[in-house]
Amino acid sequence: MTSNLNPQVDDQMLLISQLYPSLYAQVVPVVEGETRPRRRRKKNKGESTNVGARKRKLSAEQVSLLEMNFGSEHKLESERKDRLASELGLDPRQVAVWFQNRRARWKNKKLEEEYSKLKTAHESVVVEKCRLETEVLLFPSLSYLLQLTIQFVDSFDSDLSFLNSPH
Amino acid sequence: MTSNLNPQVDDQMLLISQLYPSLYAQVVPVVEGETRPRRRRKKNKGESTNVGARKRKLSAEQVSLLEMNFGSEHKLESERKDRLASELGLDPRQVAVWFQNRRARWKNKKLEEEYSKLKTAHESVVVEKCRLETEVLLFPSLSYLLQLTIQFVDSFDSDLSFLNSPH
DNA sequence: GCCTAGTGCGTAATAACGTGA
DNA sequence: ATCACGTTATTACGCACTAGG
Repeated sequence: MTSNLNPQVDDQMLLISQLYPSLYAQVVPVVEGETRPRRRRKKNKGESTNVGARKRKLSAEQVSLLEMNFGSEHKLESERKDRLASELGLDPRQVAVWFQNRRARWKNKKLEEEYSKLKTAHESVVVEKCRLETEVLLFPSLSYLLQLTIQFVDSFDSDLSFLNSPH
Repeated sequence: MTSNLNPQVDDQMLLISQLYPSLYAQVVPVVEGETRPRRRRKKNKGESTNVGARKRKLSAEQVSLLEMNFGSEHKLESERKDRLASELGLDPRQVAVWFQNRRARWKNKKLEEEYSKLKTAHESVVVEKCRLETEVLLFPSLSYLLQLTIQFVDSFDSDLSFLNSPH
């Protein structure tokens, strides 16, 4: 059932290592068994974490500028991307990725708020509908009351018929 | 030999270009700076992005087994995690991460379904409400008719008041 | 003109990481 | 430690445009 050890790495790295063995060797020197290097174990509070590489996490400054740009326009033309990248000291690629991810986030957020908006709208409409239903329930009785009244008028009219008759 | 017909080569080059942009960048010099109404052009595989090279893609087999396990239970006890990890040839950490991400995905998917369900429900209720509203529109005229009738009866009654008065 | 390979950018999915409870 | 949640990065498509037959 097993026997496939990390094919996701093996396949790609195999090809690469065949084409560029030297590069492969210098970039991925250690595979150590069947697990890839995973530095990280303890809670390094406020630490740059990770000795190897990985400088994740953009600074608050960078993020705020990105957010401002995102706010004015969700799409990103090459020109703006490059400008932002140089302003932020980031790879244009990173800027593009940030925007892509930001759009995805925005979409999810949008969906969530659309959901709650729709939910409240739905609930109020349901209440309205119930009100109307009870109102409509009164319709037949009102109709019946009208009928009774008309009958009453008719009977009254016939009772007074003597007024006109030469009795 | 397009990227569609031979994705391996394409993907491989993509990966290589991302891992070793320097290798890739020389091929295409950046040409001319000028703004055309259309944005299209620009050849430059940027620098850096050296961080975060190791990546993945689990095999279909691994994913299907993970999915089966997720289907039976969204939570993952240590025991099951370790068993799965050894069956799949993965780091237990990877299995844990996979489950965490899977739960997040599931949540989003759930939200989406709930949204569309709510949406159809909402629409049908709106239709119902409109139907009731037009129905209720008849209510005031009926009510008015009743009122008129009652007034008529009253006036008729007062006209006949002499019958009872000791006039 | 009409392919066809190459390239840039977009989206969707997803892996892995970081933080805080 | 695990989990939820947010974030960064990558994989793998798809589409539009372009240059060279």
